Amino acid sequence: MDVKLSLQKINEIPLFDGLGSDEIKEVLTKANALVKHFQKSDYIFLAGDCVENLCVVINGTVQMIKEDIWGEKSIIANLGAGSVFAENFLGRRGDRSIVSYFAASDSEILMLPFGKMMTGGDNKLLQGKLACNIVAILADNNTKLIEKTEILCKKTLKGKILAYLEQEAASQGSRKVVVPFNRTDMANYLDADRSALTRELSRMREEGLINFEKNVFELLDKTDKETAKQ
Amino acid sequence: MDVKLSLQKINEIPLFDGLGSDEIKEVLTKANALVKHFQKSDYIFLAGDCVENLCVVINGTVQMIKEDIWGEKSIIANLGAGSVFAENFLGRRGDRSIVSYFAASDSEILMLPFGKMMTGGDNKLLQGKLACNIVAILADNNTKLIEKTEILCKKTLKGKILAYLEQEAASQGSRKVVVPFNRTDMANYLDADRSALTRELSRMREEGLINFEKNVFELLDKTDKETAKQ
DNA sequence: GTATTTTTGTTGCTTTAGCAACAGCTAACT
DNA sequence: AGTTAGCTGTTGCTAAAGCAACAAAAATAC
Repeated sequence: MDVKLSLQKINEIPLFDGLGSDEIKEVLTKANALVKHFQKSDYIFLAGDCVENLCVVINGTVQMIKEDIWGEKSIIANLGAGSVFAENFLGRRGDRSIVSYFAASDSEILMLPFGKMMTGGDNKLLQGKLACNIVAILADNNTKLIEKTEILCKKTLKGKILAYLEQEAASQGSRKVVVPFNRTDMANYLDADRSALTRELSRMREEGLINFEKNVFELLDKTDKETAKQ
Repeated sequence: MDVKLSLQKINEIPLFDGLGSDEIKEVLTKANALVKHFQKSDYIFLAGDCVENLCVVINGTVQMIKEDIWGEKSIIANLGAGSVFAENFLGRRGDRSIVSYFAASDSEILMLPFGKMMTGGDNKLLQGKLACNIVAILADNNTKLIEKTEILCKKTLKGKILAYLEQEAASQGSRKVVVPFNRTDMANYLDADRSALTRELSRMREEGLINFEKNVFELLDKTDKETAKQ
């Protein structure tokens, strides 16, 4: 992946929406931005790390994860190209990340060391279109987290699965959904046991609720009166 | 609650941190801000409503909730004085709220109709200290939602309870925690069955993990070797 | 092409926790 | 004071789902 292609992609990320190439270059320079490469299964940040970089996925997939002391892994969010992450240091809670960020595939990450830059006197970066974009992106990240809680709040695994597939169907604009996880990770995303997930998926297929092959799922809209409680 | 006291409180909210009284007045005027009163159990917004107001809790307590078609209620977040909510319209996902906001007690809410104001040409509000505050608050709301998912991702009710109490202990700075919920709402916050919660709490008291009386909980740090899996 | 690792499905067992129903207690309203 | 409504704890029953272990299949490495 050469630098030119990266620059091309950097011009297209939502964070720089509406900014000209010159303005983007100015921001990248002022902020001392750099692109880092991570290999599949690398940790980008570990929970507890000091983070002062606004990060953008240029290429690849990053998972926001939390692992507990027993090794139980929870995937909180799955971040594709264009996603902004690790923004929490912009708040007033200090700069220690409470979650880890993990390269689910080989990834290029744009790192913007905005640590003090947001407040820093003369060359203040937080203004104009960029400020708007940052606010919009933070608001959207917020919405995504609320959506995630709407999956996890379901009391049954079946309810979680359906909530998740419905969300994906809505965002992918199709009742046929490509899930960006293998079974193990899908279970970790839904915070369920993998074997229980497989079992429940088969059951739901038997019920005629869904169909699936590997990681492609189809929601079969049962007009059936007996749409049982999820 | 007279207007003067409200103005006093408005000067102290984190959103206006670092702004002078004059600047605050200017923002309130430019944005056509107003304070609305809600009675206990009023809905401030319903899921699906069009929302174009940045809202701040001046007085009282607001719950971010999601109710499904079977009346199952989930409390996503509990918002006290100073909290900013309903900010999701600032993103690019449209202005329909996916959650409801509910007055858990009589409340005064500052409404800032920032709908178009953030982008609006001449009298742009998103700049300077206010912009920084908004970014910081959104980042913190984000952190709070991540913390919430760290409760919900636990596979057992005991794990959820402990994760919740630990979080509250950390934020309240004491192993003695005042929970801002009655049992029913605590169950809805943890997305568990109320009777199961009561049962598990008693069990945990028997185990010597916690102590509690009504909504005051104490975390008893068992140095015990057999700190069982949560 | 073979070997090794990872992923997936399956199943038995056991624990967990949801649900429903009820009774006692508290708080609020008149 | 008396009535009503809401909150809390309790318990039996049952369904859900976690866990462990294994084998087949797929992917990766050598």
